[in-house]
Amino acid sequence: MALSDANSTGPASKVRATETAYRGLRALIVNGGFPAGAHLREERVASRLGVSRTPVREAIRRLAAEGWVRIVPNQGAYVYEWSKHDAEEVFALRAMLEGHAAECAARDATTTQIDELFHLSQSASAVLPAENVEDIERIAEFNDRFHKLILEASGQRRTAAAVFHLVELPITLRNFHQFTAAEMERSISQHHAIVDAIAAGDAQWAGTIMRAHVLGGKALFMERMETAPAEGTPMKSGGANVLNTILAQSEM
Amino acid sequence: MALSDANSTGPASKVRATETAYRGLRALIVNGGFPAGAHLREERVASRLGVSRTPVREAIRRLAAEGWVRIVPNQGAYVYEWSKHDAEEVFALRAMLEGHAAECAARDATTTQIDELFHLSQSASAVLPAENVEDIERIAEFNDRFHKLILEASGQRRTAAAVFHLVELPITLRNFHQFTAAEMERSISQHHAIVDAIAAGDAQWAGTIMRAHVLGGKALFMERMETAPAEGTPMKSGGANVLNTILAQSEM
DNA sequence: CGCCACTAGATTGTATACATATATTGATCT
DNA sequence: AGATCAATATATGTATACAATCTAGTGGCG
Repeated sequence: MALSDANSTGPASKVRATETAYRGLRALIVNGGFPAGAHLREERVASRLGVSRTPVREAIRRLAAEGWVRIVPNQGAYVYEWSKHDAEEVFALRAMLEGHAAECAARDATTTQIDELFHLSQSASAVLPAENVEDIERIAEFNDRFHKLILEASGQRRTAAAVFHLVELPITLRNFHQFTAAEMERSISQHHAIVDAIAAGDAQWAGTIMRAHVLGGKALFMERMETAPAEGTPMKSGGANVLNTILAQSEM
Repeated sequence: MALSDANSTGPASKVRATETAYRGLRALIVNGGFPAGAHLREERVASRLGVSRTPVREAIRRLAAEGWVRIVPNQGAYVYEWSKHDAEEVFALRAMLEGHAAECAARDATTTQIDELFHLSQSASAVLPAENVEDIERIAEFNDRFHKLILEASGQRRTAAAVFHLVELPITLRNFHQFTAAEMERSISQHHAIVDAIAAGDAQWAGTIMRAHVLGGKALFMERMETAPAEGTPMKSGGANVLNTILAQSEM
């Protein structure tokens, strides 16, 4: 339920303006259309996205709750400036929360869910070796569904919601694009182990390996971050926007 | 910063309608003015709180992000129905997140913050034995500030924000009102231990004792919940609203 | 008799107009 | 010249009007 609103891209008949505003504004922030620290003038954003101020306001509130922007009461919203410390916090939290979810999933997952987890990790393996961007895209998709499904199988609504709010996974998902073949293989092999642990009902094992999995991703991410070219908007406040610009390469 | 908006009750010159709507609606939900599962009609809520629909909409979105209501897209918002499972999830999360925060605080707290933590726990002790409601109220206040200060001292913005969103502490705070003298004393003595651990810079110790502290509160809470009289709105959907009604005794 | 289409009412979603608060600029005074 | 204060402009906060959508009730048709 909390899971559904994150990925419902598809069949909407008339596209809500609020959704347009939310996705559009987030894209603008991620891609650098609004640099870190920028003042988000509601009317400006509204006209740029072709909607009125009302849905823009809702989108801004939502993005604030998710940590993308910072609201100052009678003054407006500003694009949040990410730092290395932020990235570390996010990964630490994800390790905790997703580890916890994996433990719960090991206890409570249905056989149907376990089957699907198995299927997803197998499907990802089947794509290997990933030879082009499409392959990577497909693996990223499997990766996404895998992590979401575990959150769902945990039965922990709030834990799941918290993880989504925590930058809604794009960081690690897109991180995927920069994996080497060996790194990707290792990641998928860890997925297999996670499935085994959950299928075995071994909560401790599932939780531990999930934490290791996330922290492994963190290490790779931080490594990439160090060597990031800091393109986009380099002048603003001493290169605090590295994380945003890393994300810029791909969108939702 | 994420900490500030949760408790800014005071000096606001003209009270913003959004804040009125948010606090008022949450109070109505908590007190049973809108029973669990109730459909929150925007106009109805607006007139009841003396504001227009616009701030009510914002308040509803915010409460949805915090888990108090559930939004169905072209249909409206419904008061979320709490269950025992929800309560368990919330405490489990709090144990994890606040435990983590305590670890970070043990590493990163400033001497000023440590002093204040010490001061707060001492002040709480000074009130003992709590003999009337006012005493309990003051201890609850110290308890509140103690937990918030540790979250702040951890330097983990998102962790702190997540804990606030997680029902914004009222559950455990109000839980306090039903503590026996012995239970209260134990709780405060644990606070002292937490301060010692943080002052010693021992992250593992601080985290462990914080987790124990939270889980101890959970046990007492669940115990109270079992024996709750289920007053208020007993007919609606098989007594799922126990948690809300427990909260009803006191407000923010 | 049951099912489906259709209409009427109500409710959410969106746009716009108005009120209020903050930031800025320029003039005046010390 | 620098600082303070006032007036103005801009942006946010709030209310209201309008449009799109959903729910429910009714009547016709198979």
